[in-house]
Amino acid sequence: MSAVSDLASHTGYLLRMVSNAVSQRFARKLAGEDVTVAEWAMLRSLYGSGAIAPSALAEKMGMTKGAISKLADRLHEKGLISRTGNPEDRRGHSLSLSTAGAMKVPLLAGFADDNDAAFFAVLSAEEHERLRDLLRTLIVKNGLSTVPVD
Amino acid sequence: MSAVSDLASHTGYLLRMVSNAVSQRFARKLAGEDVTVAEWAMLRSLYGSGAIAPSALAEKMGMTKGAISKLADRLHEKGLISRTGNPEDRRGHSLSLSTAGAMKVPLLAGFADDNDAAFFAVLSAEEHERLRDLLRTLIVKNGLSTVPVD
DNA sequence: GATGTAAAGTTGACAAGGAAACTTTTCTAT
DNA sequence: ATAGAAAAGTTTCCTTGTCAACTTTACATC
Repeated sequence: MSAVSDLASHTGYLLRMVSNAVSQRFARKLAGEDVTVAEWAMLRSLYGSGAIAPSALAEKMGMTKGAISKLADRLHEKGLISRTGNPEDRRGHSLSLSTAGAMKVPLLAGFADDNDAAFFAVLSAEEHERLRDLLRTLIVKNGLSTVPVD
Repeated sequence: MSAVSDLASHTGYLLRMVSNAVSQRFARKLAGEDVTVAEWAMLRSLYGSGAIAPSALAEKMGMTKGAISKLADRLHEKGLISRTGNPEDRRGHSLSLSTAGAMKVPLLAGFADDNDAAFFAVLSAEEHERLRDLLRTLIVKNGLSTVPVD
């Protein structure tokens, strides 16, 4: 066998392809709600964490501070999150869901459930859970997120 | 249990997080070669397919025609692929690796191997293969690529 | 053979995220 | 006290990719 045939099995390549497809389909489902996939991810994280500093959120979500900053801007603009100054350290502040944001999460979570169900329906329940487990393992053991898994 | 606790297990969310991390690390490894992750993916696809029309490549790679068009521009600019006109149908043309491009693939494949090995080292060989299988299944059964799996 | 439709590519506008430079505020040593 | 280092966020620049509009060429049907 040639060195080339091994090209076929790069996991990163497969991962990128599947992830893109899932996000893309989800984006279409979210379009009517005026929320993007990235925005949903942040709302979702905030729902689980309560008030949190942008830097901590970046750690948790596996993104850079810069990306979080811009994302928070957009969500603040849309009135879905609020920013609260910290009197003890004026460098920072904290982010949390606004009332409107909190009300919207369950609806969006429903869309996410639907999307997951549709895309992963081709796997058995066991396979689906196995996939989640493997992904969680990769996240934890590669230090992609500070929180256990979320 | 609340409806909220289920937020924790959206597979699309985990997938996005892992995929971003893998691509990002790979991008850093490729930086010195003046090739991006997307460019590598295209070179890799061309290596396996021989001359192919942009639209067919889009199907195969799970990307839009527009993305392929721009990607091909960049790779052509870098001299890694060549464009060949089709006399029978002047709307289209075909893409293939240039000599320089073909020579570069094995080197890049080595980087990809290294990257895979480093990132997925936290899984056992069985787990890693299982993950690949699950991803291939998702690709095939969701019609993400025209080719069997590649 | 003219007209309408489909197909192949390209392009422009926009969203997304990383990297690095920069500002402001806080902490640490001396 | 004060200089220097570190930390928190923001902003700029750059790359990538989608979507939709558009151009060109081919095909079909009448």
